[in-house]
Amino acid sequence: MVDASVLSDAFAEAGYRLTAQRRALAALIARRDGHFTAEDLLVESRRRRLGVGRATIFRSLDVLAELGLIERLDLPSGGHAFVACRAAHHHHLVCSSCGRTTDIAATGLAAILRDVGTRTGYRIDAHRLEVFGLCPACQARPRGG
Amino acid sequence: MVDASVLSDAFAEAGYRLTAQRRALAALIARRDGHFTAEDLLVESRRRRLGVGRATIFRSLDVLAELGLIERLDLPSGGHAFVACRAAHHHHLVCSSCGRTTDIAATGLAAILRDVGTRTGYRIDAHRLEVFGLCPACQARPRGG
DNA sequence: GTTTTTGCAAACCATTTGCAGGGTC
DNA sequence: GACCCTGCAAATGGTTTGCAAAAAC
Repeated sequence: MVDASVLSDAFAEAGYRLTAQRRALAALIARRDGHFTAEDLLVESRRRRLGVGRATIFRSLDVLAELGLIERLDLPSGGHAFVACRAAHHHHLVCSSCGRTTDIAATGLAAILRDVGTRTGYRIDAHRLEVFGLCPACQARPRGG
Repeated sequence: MVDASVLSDAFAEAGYRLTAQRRALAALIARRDGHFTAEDLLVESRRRRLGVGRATIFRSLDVLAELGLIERLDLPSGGHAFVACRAAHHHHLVCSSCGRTTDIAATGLAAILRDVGTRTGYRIDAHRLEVFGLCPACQARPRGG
Protein backbone atom coordinates (compact mmCIF):
# COMPACT_ATOMS: atom_id res chain seq x y z
CA MET A 1 0.00 0.00 0.00
CA VAL A 2 1.51 3.30 -1.04
CA ASP A 3 0.35 6.86 -1.29
CA ALA A 4 -1.30 7.77 -4.57
CA SER A 5 0.69 10.98 -4.83
CA VAL A 6 3.95 9.05 -4.67
CA LEU A 7 2.85 7.23 -7.78
CA SER A 8 1.60 10.23 -9.70
CA ASP A 9 4.59 12.32 -8.71
CA ALA A 10 6.81 9.62 -10.05
CA PHE A 11 5.36 10.06 -13.51
CA ALA A 12 6.13 13.76 -13.44
CA GLU A 13 9.59 13.34 -12.00
CA ALA A 14 10.48 10.84 -14.65
CA GLY A 15 9.45 13.29 -17.35
CA TYR A 16 6.09 11.78 -18.16
CA ARG A 17 3.04 13.96 -18.44
CA LEU A 18 0.60 13.97 -15.63
CA THR A 19 -2.70 13.05 -17.19
CA ALA A 20 -6.07 12.43 -15.62
CA GLN A 21 -5.78 8.77 -16.51
CA ARG A 22 -2.44 8.38 -14.80
CA ARG A 23 -3.74 10.10 -11.70
CA ALA A 24 -6.75 7.83 -11.68
CA LEU A 25 -4.59 4.77 -12.02
CA ALA A 26 -2.29 5.95 -9.25
CA ALA A 27 -5.31 6.23 -6.97
CA LEU A 28 -6.60 2.85 -8.04
CA ILE A 29 -3.29 1.20 -7.35
CA ALA A 30 -2.76 3.04 -4.08
CA ARG A 31 -5.93 1.68 -2.59
CA ARG A 32 -4.99 -1.89 -3.39
CA ASP A 33 -3.63 -3.93 -0.58
CA GLY A 34 -2.63 -7.12 -2.27
CA HIS A 35 -1.68 -7.84 -5.80
CA PHE A 36 -3.83 -6.89 -8.72
CA THR A 37 -3.97 -7.61 -12.42
CA ALA A 38 -4.35 -5.27 -15.35
CA GLU A 39 -7.79 -6.71 -15.76
CA ASP A 40 -8.69 -5.81 -12.17
CA LEU A 41 -7.83 -2.21 -12.86
CA LEU A 42 -9.76 -2.19 -16.10
CA VAL A 43 -12.87 -3.56 -14.46
CA GLU A 44 -12.69 -1.06 -11.64
CA SER A 45 -11.98 1.77 -14.02
CA ARG A 46 -15.11 0.89 -15.95
CA ARG A 47 -17.27 0.36 -12.91
CA ARG A 48 -16.29 3.75 -11.56
CA ARG A 49 -16.48 5.45 -14.94
CA LEU A 50 -12.90 6.65 -14.75
CA GLY A 51 -12.51 6.45 -18.48
CA VAL A 52 -9.18 4.72 -18.51
CA GLY A 53 -8.84 2.31 -21.38
CA ARG A 54 -7.19 -1.05 -21.55
CA ALA A 55 -4.22 0.11 -23.55
CA THR A 56 -3.50 2.95 -21.17
CA ILE A 57 -3.59 0.61 -18.22
CA PHE A 58 -1.05 -1.70 -19.76
CA ARG A 59 1.11 1.19 -20.86
CA SER A 60 1.04 2.79 -17.43
CA LEU A 61 1.79 -0.43 -15.66
CA ASP A 62 4.80 -0.76 -17.89
CA VAL A 63 6.01 2.68 -16.96
CA LEU A 64 5.47 2.16 -13.25
CA ALA A 65 7.29 -1.15 -13.38
CA GLU A 66 10.11 0.53 -15.25
CA LEU A 67 10.31 3.14 -12.51
CA GLY A 68 10.34 0.43 -9.88
CA LEU A 69 7.13 1.57 -8.22
CA ILE A 70 5.30 -1.60 -8.91
CA GLU A 71 6.61 -5.03 -9.59
CA ARG A 72 5.33 -7.73 -11.83
CA LEU A 73 4.64 -11.01 -10.11
CA ASP A 74 4.50 -14.40 -11.73
CA LEU A 75 1.98 -16.36 -9.77
CA PRO A 76 2.37 -20.12 -9.37
CA SER A 77 -0.76 -20.46 -11.48
CA GLY A 78 1.07 -18.94 -14.41
CA GLY A 79 -0.85 -15.72 -14.28
CA HIS A 80 0.59 -12.26 -13.92
CA ALA A 81 -0.12 -9.68 -11.30
CA PHE A 82 1.41 -6.50 -9.98
CA VAL A 83 2.13 -5.14 -6.53
CA ALA A 84 2.99 -1.64 -5.41
CA CYS A 85 6.33 -1.39 -3.69
CA ARG A 86 8.34 1.25 -1.93
CA ALA A 87 11.68 -0.17 -0.90
CA ALA A 88 14.59 -0.12 -3.30
CA HIS A 89 14.95 -3.84 -3.46
CA HIS A 90 12.97 -6.40 -1.63
CA HIS A 91 10.91 -9.45 -2.24
CA HIS A 92 7.29 -10.29 -2.02
CA LEU A 93 5.44 -12.50 0.35
CA VAL A 94 2.07 -13.22 -1.19
CA CYS A 95 -0.88 -14.75 0.61
CA SER A 96 -2.10 -17.64 -1.47
CA SER A 97 -5.60 -17.19 -0.18
CA CYS A 98 -6.40 -13.47 -0.08
CA GLY A 99 -3.59 -12.10 -2.21
CA ARG A 100 -2.37 -9.68 0.43
CA THR A 101 1.24 -8.81 -0.22
CA THR A 102 3.98 -8.00 2.23
CA ASP A 103 7.45 -6.77 1.44
CA ILE A 104 10.21 -8.81 2.98
CA ALA A 105 13.86 -8.00 3.39
CA ALA A 106 15.36 -11.46 2.99
CA THR A 107 18.50 -10.52 4.83
CA GLY A 108 21.14 -13.01 3.94
CA LEU A 109 20.03 -13.59 0.40
CA ALA A 110 22.81 -11.39 -0.92
CA ALA A 111 25.34 -13.61 0.78
CA ILE A 112 23.74 -16.68 -0.73
CA LEU A 113 23.89 -15.18 -4.19
CA ARG A 114 27.48 -14.15 -3.76
CA ASP A 115 28.28 -17.68 -2.76
CA VAL A 116 26.41 -19.05 -5.76
CA GLY A 117 28.37 -16.75 -8.03
CA THR A 118 31.64 -17.90 -6.55
CA ARG A 119 30.80 -21.56 -6.79
CA THR A 120 29.46 -21.46 -10.33
CA GLY A 121 31.54 -18.74 -11.91
CA TYR A 122 28.44 -16.93 -13.12
CA ARG A 123 28.33 -13.17 -12.98
CA ILE A 124 25.00 -12.78 -11.23
CA ASP A 125 23.03 -9.76 -12.31
CA ALA A 126 19.46 -10.38 -11.33
CA HIS A 127 17.34 -12.55 -9.17
CA ARG A 128 13.81 -12.94 -8.15
CA LEU A 129 12.44 -14.41 -4.96
CA GLU A 130 8.75 -14.89 -4.48
CA VAL A 131 7.35 -16.46 -1.38
CA PHE A 132 3.83 -17.78 -1.05
CA GLY A 133 1.96 -18.67 2.09
CA LEU A 134 -1.08 -18.13 4.23
CA CYS A 135 -1.27 -14.80 6.01
CA PRO A 136 -2.23 -14.65 9.70
CA ALA A 137 -5.76 -13.47 8.95
CA CYS A 138 -6.42 -16.32 6.54
CA GLN A 139 -5.00 -18.83 8.98
CA ALA A 140 -7.40 -17.55 11.64
CA ARG A 141 -10.33 -17.71 9.26
CA PRO A 142 -12.04 -21.16 9.29
CA ARG A 143 -10.86 -22.09 5.82
CA GLY A 144 -12.48 -21.69 2.47
CA GLY A 145 -12.87 -18.89 0.04
CA MET B 1 20.35 -32.52 -18.39
CA VAL B 2 18.61 -35.74 -17.44
CA ASP B 3 18.28 -39.21 -18.89
CA ALA B 4 15.43 -39.63 -21.35
CA SER B 5 14.35 -42.89 -19.76
CA VAL B 6 13.88 -41.17 -16.43
CA LEU B 7 11.34 -38.95 -18.08
CA SER B 8 9.50 -41.63 -20.02
CA ASP B 9 9.51 -44.00 -17.05
CA ALA B 10 7.91 -41.28 -15.01
CA PHE B 11 4.89 -41.22 -17.30
CA ALA B 12 4.39 -44.94 -16.84
CA GLU B 13 4.97 -44.89 -13.10
CA ALA B 14 2.44 -42.15 -12.70
CA GLY B 15 -0.16 -44.18 -14.54
CA TYR B 16 0.04 -42.39 -17.87
CA ARG B 17 0.30 -44.35 -21.07
CA LEU B 18 3.64 -44.59 -22.73
CA THR B 19 3.08 -43.31 -26.22
CA ALA B 20 5.53 -42.71 -29.03
CA GLN B 21 4.98 -39.00 -28.69
CA ARG B 22 5.81 -38.97 -25.02
CA ARG B 23 8.95 -41.00 -25.65
CA ALA B 24 9.97 -38.59 -28.37
CA LEU B 25 9.39 -35.61 -26.11
CA ALA B 26 11.36 -37.24 -23.32
CA ALA B 27 14.30 -37.61 -25.69
CA LEU B 28 13.93 -34.08 -26.93
CA ILE B 29 13.91 -32.68 -23.43
CA ALA B 30 16.75 -34.91 -22.26
CA ARG B 31 19.13 -33.58 -24.87
CA ARG B 32 18.46 -29.97 -23.89
CA ASP B 33 21.06 -28.30 -21.77
CA GLY B 34 19.48 -25.00 -20.93
CA HIS B 35 15.90 -23.96 -20.79
CA PHE B 36 13.51 -24.48 -23.65
CA THR B 37 10.07 -23.33 -24.63
CA ALA B 38 7.10 -25.28 -25.88
CA GLU B 39 7.71 -23.62 -29.21
CA ASP B 40 11.31 -24.88 -29.28
CA LEU B 41 10.08 -28.42 -28.90
CA LEU B 42 7.44 -27.95 -31.56
CA VAL B 43 9.97 -26.63 -34.04
CA GLU B 44 12.39 -29.43 -33.37
CA SER B 45 9.65 -32.02 -33.50
CA ARG B 46 8.68 -30.77 -36.93
CA ARG B 47 12.21 -30.49 -38.22
CA ARG B 48 12.93 -34.05 -37.21
CA ARG B 49 9.55 -35.34 -38.36
CA LEU B 50 8.69 -36.73 -34.95
CA GLY B 51 5.03 -36.15 -35.47
CA VAL B 52 4.30 -34.57 -32.13
CA GLY B 53 1.71 -31.85 -32.33
CA ARG B 54 1.45 -28.59 -30.50
CA ALA B 55 -1.35 -29.67 -28.21
CA THR B 56 0.49 -32.80 -27.18
CA ILE B 57 3.57 -30.81 -26.33
CA PHE B 58 1.67 -28.48 -24.06
CA ARG B 59 -0.21 -31.35 -22.49
CA SER B 60 2.95 -33.33 -21.86
CA LEU B 61 4.79 -30.37 -20.42
CA ASP B 62 1.90 -29.96 -18.02
CA VAL B 63 2.17 -33.54 -16.93
CA LEU B 64 5.93 -33.43 -16.49
CA ALA B 65 5.68 -30.24 -14.51
CA GLU B 66 3.00 -31.83 -12.37
CA LEU B 67 5.34 -34.74 -11.73
CA GLY B 68 8.14 -32.36 -10.83
CA LEU B 69 10.44 -33.52 -13.61
CA ILE B 70 10.55 -30.19 -15.30
CA GLU B 71 9.94 -26.79 -13.91
CA ARG B 72 8.34 -23.80 -15.45
CA LEU B 73 10.46 -20.68 -15.48
CA ASP B 74 9.19 -17.15 -15.74
CA LEU B 75 11.85 -15.25 -17.59
CA PRO B 76 12.44 -11.57 -16.83
CA SER B 77 11.17 -10.85 -20.33
CA GLY B 78 7.79 -12.19 -19.33
CA GLY B 79 8.10 -15.30 -21.43
CA HIS B 80 7.86 -18.85 -20.19
CA ALA B 81 10.35 -21.62 -20.46
CA PHE B 82 10.97 -25.01 -18.92
CA VAL B 83 13.99 -26.77 -17.49
CA ALA B 84 14.52 -30.41 -16.70
CA CYS B 85 15.38 -31.04 -13.08
CA ARG B 86 16.39 -33.97 -10.94
CA ALA B 87 16.86 -32.81 -7.37
CA ALA B 88 13.90 -32.76 -5.04
CA HIS B 89 14.03 -29.06 -4.53
CA HIS B 90 16.47 -26.58 -5.86
CA HIS B 91 16.61 -23.36 -7.74
CA HIS B 92 17.70 -22.32 -11.15
CA LEU B 93 20.58 -20.20 -12.25
CA VAL B 94 19.91 -19.14 -15.81
CA CYS B 95 22.43 -17.58 -18.16
CA SER B 96 20.86 -14.46 -19.56
CA SER B 97 22.88 -14.79 -22.73
CA CYS B 98 22.89 -18.44 -23.78
CA GLY B 99 20.11 -19.80 -21.62
CA ARG B 100 22.22 -22.52 -20.05
CA THR B 101 20.70 -23.55 -16.76
CA THR B 102 22.40 -24.76 -13.61
CA ASP B 103 20.77 -26.10 -10.51
CA ILE B 104 21.81 -24.39 -7.32
CA ALA B 105 21.34 -25.45 -3.75
CA ALA B 106 20.86 -22.05 -2.10
CA THR B 107 21.88 -23.36 1.28
CA GLY B 108 20.61 -20.95 3.85
CA LEU B 109 17.46 -20.01 2.04
CA ALA B 110 15.40 -22.29 4.25
CA ALA B 111 16.64 -20.39 7.28
CA ILE B 112 15.71 -17.10 5.66
CA LEU B 113 12.22 -18.32 4.91
CA ARG B 114 11.77 -19.66 8.40
CA ASP B 115 12.78 -16.27 9.69
CA VAL B 116 10.37 -14.54 7.33
CA GLY B 117 7.59 -16.79 8.55
CA THR B 118 8.35 -16.00 12.14
CA ARG B 119 8.53 -12.26 11.59
CA THR B 120 5.38 -11.99 9.48
CA GLY B 121 3.21 -14.72 10.95
CA TYR B 122 2.63 -16.21 7.52
CA ARG B 123 2.55 -19.95 7.11
CA ILE B 124 4.99 -20.23 4.23
CA ASP B 125 4.18 -23.01 1.83
CA ALA B 126 5.95 -22.22 -1.38
CA HIS B 127 8.67 -20.09 -2.78
CA ARG B 128 10.49 -19.55 -5.96
CA LEU B 129 13.99 -18.26 -6.47
CA GLU B 130 15.33 -17.60 -9.90
CA VAL B 131 18.77 -16.21 -10.45
CA PHE B 132 19.95 -14.71 -13.70
CA GLY B 133 23.48 -13.97 -14.76
CA LEU B 134 26.21 -14.50 -17.30
CA CYS B 135 27.75 -17.96 -17.34
CA PRO B 136 31.55 -18.36 -17.47
CA ALA B 137 31.54 -19.24 -21.17
CA CYS B 138 29.54 -16.16 -22.10
CA GLN B 139 31.77 -13.97 -19.99
CA ALA B 140 34.79 -15.28 -21.84
CA ARG B 141 33.14 -14.74 -25.18
CA PRO B 142 33.77 -11.19 -26.54
CA ARG B 143 30.19 -10.06 -26.08
CA GLY B 144 27.29 -10.04 -28.43
CA GLY B 145 24.71 -12.44 -29.28
C1' DG C 1 -12.80 -53.85 -25.96
C1' DT C 2 -12.33 -49.95 -23.07
C1' DT C 3 -10.05 -45.89 -21.93
C1' DT C 4 -6.50 -42.70 -22.79
C1' DT C 5 -4.12 -39.92 -26.02
C1' DT C 6 -3.54 -37.53 -30.24
C1' DG C 7 -3.92 -34.00 -34.06
C1' DC C 8 -6.13 -30.51 -36.05
C1' DA C 9 -7.82 -26.14 -36.23
C1' DA C 10 -10.61 -23.08 -34.09
C1' DA C 11 -11.23 -20.71 -29.78
C1' DC C 12 -9.24 -18.12 -26.15
C1' DC C 13 -7.13 -14.74 -23.37
C1' DA C 14 -4.02 -11.39 -22.07
C1' DT C 15 -1.24 -8.04 -24.09
C1' DT C 16 0.35 -4.95 -27.93
C1' DT C 17 -0.06 -1.89 -31.77
C1' DG C 18 -1.46 1.88 -35.40
C1' DC C 19 -3.55 5.89 -35.92
C1' DA C 20 -6.22 10.12 -35.46
C1' DG C 21 -7.97 13.24 -31.95
C1' DG C 22 -7.26 15.51 -27.44
C1' DG C 23 -4.62 17.12 -23.50
C1' DT C 24 -0.34 18.67 -21.25
C1' DC C 25 3.54 21.48 -20.80
C1' DG D 1 1.99 25.43 -30.46
C1' DA D 2 4.65 21.09 -30.25
C1' DC D 3 4.74 16.78 -28.63
C1' DC D 4 3.01 13.31 -25.62
C1' DC D 5 -0.83 10.44 -24.45
C1' DT D 6 -5.20 8.27 -25.14
C1' DG D 7 -8.97 5.29 -26.95
C1' DC D 8 -10.47 2.22 -30.05
C1' DA D 9 -10.51 -1.93 -32.19
C1' DA D 10 -7.90 -4.97 -34.72
C1' DA D 11 -3.68 -7.75 -34.60
C1' DT D 12 -0.86 -10.71 -32.05
C1' DG D 13 1.13 -14.70 -29.88
C1' DG D 14 1.15 -18.16 -26.70
C1' DT D 15 -1.87 -21.66 -24.72
C1' DT D 16 -6.19 -24.42 -24.47
C1' DT D 17 -10.14 -26.96 -26.16
C1' DG D 18 -13.63 -30.16 -28.71
C1' DC D 19 -14.02 -33.97 -31.22
C1' DA D 20 -13.31 -38.06 -33.97
C1' DA D 21 -9.64 -41.28 -35.17
C1' DA D 22 -5.74 -44.06 -33.36
C1' DA D 23 -3.05 -46.26 -29.95
C1' DA D 24 -2.18 -48.31 -25.36
C1' DC D 25 -3.53 -51.42 -21.94
